[in-house]
Amino acid sequence: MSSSTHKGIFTISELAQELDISTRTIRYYEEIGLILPQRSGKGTRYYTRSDRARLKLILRGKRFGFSLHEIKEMITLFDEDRTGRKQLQRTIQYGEEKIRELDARIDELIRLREEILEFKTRFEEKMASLEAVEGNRESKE
Amino acid sequence: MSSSTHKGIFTISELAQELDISTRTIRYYEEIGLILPQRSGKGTRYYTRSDRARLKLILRGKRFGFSLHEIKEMITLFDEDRTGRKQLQRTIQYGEEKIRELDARIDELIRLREEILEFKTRFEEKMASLEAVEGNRESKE
DNA sequence: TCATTATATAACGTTAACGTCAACGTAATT
DNA sequence: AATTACGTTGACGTTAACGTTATATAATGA
Repeated sequence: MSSSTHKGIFTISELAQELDISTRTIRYYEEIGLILPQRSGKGTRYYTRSDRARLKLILRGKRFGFSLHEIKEMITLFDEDRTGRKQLQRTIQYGEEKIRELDARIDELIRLREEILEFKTRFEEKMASLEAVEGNRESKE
Repeated sequence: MSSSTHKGIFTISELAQELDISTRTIRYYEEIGLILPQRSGKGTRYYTRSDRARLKLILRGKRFGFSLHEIKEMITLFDEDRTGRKQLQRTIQYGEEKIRELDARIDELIRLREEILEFKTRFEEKMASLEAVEGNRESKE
């Protein structure tokens, strides 16, 4: 078993296992600047629970078809030290825009669900009619 | 302008424009068996509104991060002439499974929305506090 | 009918997002 | 000291999902 200094820091493989991704993936995310873990004296990466939360957010974004580039844009936006009110306001506007996009997506997803449900219903009807013709009895009620 | 025999059949470029994708993309979807448009005597593809609906469904799936392979599985499942009750039942079960998956996704999407909203809220607070000390930009945290 | 587009096939190119493998360092265990 | 287990950095390989020519043919307006 591996290191269990469970105080809120994780090794790369611990995170990989927990999040069900490869270590390569995690390193890749670092390559493209999505995460910046601390390093121990001689290079070993260590991740905080904050890093882990960030990774979860990334994976969540991916599950909805956002590219890593888009994801980066979104999260670094909230990261950076945005001094100046103009910048801050733009950031907030961007956030609002993203929320609106998400609302639209939720609606769309619900419609997709309904469509699939309809597909299924039609199919069930088809099967029912088949059953009627068949006159066969194989009840499973 | 192109052919406008608007009776419910479309050329490939008409569809491409309407759906905002390239003709290459449409042909590619045919390559991998996602659509099978009719052909005119010597090869030209023609698409019905049913084909168009199918394309829309594909694009919708993509927007949610499904791969074309997954999308194919889903829609061809409801396409094929599934004779035999066993097959039909499996199809319906698959449909139910997909619906459950979609429900989970909807939940997740809503959570994502909430997270972003929180980000934004925290930011707004930050800005408000900045505004309080207006002019001075020194205190961090 | 002719010129201009539009479409077809074929084949190679591209990019994102990793997988995989090599070569090495380090830390703990045997 | 050797083995085992994990970590590191390259660097090249792979796959999905198209983009981009090139060349040939078909459809359409003047």
